[in-house]
Amino acid sequence: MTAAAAQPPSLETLLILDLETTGFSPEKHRCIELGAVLFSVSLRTTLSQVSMLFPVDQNPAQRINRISPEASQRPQPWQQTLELFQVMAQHADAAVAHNVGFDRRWFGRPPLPRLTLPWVCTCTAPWPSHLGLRPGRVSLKDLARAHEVQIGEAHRALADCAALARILARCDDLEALLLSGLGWSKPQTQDKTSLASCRGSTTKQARRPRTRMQECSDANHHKTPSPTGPLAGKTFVLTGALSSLSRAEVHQRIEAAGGIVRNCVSRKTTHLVAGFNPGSKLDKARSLGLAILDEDGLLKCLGPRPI
DNA sequence: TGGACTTTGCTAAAATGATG
DNA sequence: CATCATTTTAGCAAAGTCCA
Repeated sequence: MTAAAAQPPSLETLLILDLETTGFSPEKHRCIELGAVLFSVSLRTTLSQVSMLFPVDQNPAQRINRISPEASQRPQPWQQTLELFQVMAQHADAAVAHNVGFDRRWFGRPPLPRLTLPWVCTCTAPWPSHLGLRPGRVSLKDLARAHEVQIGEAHRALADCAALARILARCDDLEALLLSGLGWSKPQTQDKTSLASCRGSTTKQARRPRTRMQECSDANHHKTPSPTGPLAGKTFVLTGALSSLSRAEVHQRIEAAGGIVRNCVSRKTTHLVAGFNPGSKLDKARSLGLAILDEDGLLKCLGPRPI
């Protein structure tokens, strides 16, 4: 896809989704509950919402979602509610879910209809650094806490959707976040792993993030850092998790600044970047007397984000 | 030149934490 | 519980260094 070549899509109305299932496998288990919120991006408000239980005979995940098979079998108009859900989907520009990789596999399998909307994943979206979220997959609980949003009844579909709606409502630059989640972010700031997993690539190869080995290979073989730049001649090793940047992004930005990224501390290393919960590399770096940077220190070295 | 030792970094496996 | 994504760590081989 060449994002720069075409106009980004309009994202005015979102269909925020959440599922509760009886297990992990769409082949072996069933969706027991669907919740959905139709959300206006420009108004930052909920337009309509639905929730329905689907009848199941057993629910091995009852300990998690507290939905008994008996409750799911009580007479209620789930077919009509599901039709309403499909009407809501027709009004939406994109589907938003927390962990798209999980939720989207259930659509197209009865009783859930096929969904043709583009997907945005909130657990891997590039949330602003000031929220202090840990990189990688962010939990809904952490996201809610960072936005001072309370989840009514966790692990119930509509409660999670409603919490997500309130989180999005509090997001200053929601439009940019959504576009980024659809692959329209500026290339330098885009977290490749998170976006690939959300965009619905059909092959496993395309969805799968780069492996550690691939990362090492990149770091040690074919990337030639710029000979100039504020970090020219510096060799960095990362340990622990950074809250505002993914590892891939840190690699990219250090190298863009002329630095080299290695995955092991040695005498050639000049700086160790220690994030949350650092590993033994920190001890080794200390023993070698290397410069140790925290996240703020690294960001100062890197300067402003490239546009 | 060659043996001994140190350093470097690649790789696989394990650990952790997220989802229901 | 199953699965996935991410990160750390240990082990190993290759490369580098030192010295007789």
